[in-house]
Amino acid sequence: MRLTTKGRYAVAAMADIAVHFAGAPVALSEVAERQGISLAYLEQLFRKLKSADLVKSSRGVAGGYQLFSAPSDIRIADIVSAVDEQIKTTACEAGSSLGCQGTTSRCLTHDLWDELGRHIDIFLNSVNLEDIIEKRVLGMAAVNTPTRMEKTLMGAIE
Amino acid sequence: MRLTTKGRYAVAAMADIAVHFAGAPVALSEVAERQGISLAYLEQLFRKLKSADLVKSSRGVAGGYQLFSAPSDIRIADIVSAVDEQIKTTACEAGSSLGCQGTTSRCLTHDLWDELGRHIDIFLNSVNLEDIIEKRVLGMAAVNTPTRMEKTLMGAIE
DNA sequence: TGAAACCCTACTAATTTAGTCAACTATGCG
DNA sequence: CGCATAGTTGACTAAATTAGTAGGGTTTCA
Repeated sequence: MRLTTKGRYAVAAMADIAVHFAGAPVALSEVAERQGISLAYLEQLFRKLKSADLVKSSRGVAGGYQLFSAPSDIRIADIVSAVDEQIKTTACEAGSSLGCQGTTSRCLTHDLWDELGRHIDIFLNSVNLEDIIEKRVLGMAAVNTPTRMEKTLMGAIE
Repeated sequence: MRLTTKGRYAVAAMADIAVHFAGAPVALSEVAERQGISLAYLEQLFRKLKSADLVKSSRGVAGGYQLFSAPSDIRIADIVSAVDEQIKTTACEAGSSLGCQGTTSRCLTHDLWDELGRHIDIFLNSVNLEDIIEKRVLGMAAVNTPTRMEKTLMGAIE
């Protein structure tokens, strides 16, 4: 999961549409003005959002975009992964340990970044557009940090 | 907290030193070869790691670097923030809501990225170098995802 | 029929990252 | 001493990525 301003713009725009939807499609020009994002750039983003089935569009004079599903069914992870290209897996950072000798200290860090990635995924999958609109996001960082004993046990398993 | 290959290199190098330390300082040239990172680049990184008091150096023939503290006292977050410059806070992404009207939909997403950042911080602060060496990292992504009811309650508080 | 809106491709400007170069300083050994 | 080793430092550059523009379409509807 990659995190750039592109993803942030996309989430902001989606939230904007969710908030301002009132039966009729919301035009990108409105979103552009409200969110301070250039129209042309937004169009790029929404093309991707559309092919990911996160929004649907209507053309013509009174056209625009609307959410494809209910806000509670659109997870932030969906939005971010729709607009941000997948990060290219460098050397030994791939999901599986291909070409990565587990014994060298180089790959000791492999698990770490894997785990962090999983962490981020879990978070972004646990938040949906409705949470954002209703401001229910704060205080969700209740990570269950293992005790030293638990860490030791986990290490022992491997 | 920013996450680039720079930070990853730094963590890998620190782990390398932790593993290969045997009473005498470890020369960067060794680390460079083992980790496949150019010596000149490593020097850059270690300059920062040193000024953050994460390593200490000895010059001269048998010189090199060693950890400043015990591996269990060096958190990954310390390493990453030592080498990766702080991300410049764009528009309304700052820690506090300066210049950010809480009512516009633009800033609805503010909390989200704040919370994600906190999430990452918590994780990277909960892992230390010893965990990495002992391979105790996997399985730490035990995030406590709130129930819908809990989310609602949290929203209600604000 | 024309204005408003989406659709699409290509290009470019700006920024950031990763890495190099070259010179310098300190240390220890023969 | 003087030389090799190893850290110290600042300046510079090349590659990659991101963010954003330009400029055409095409569809729809009043």
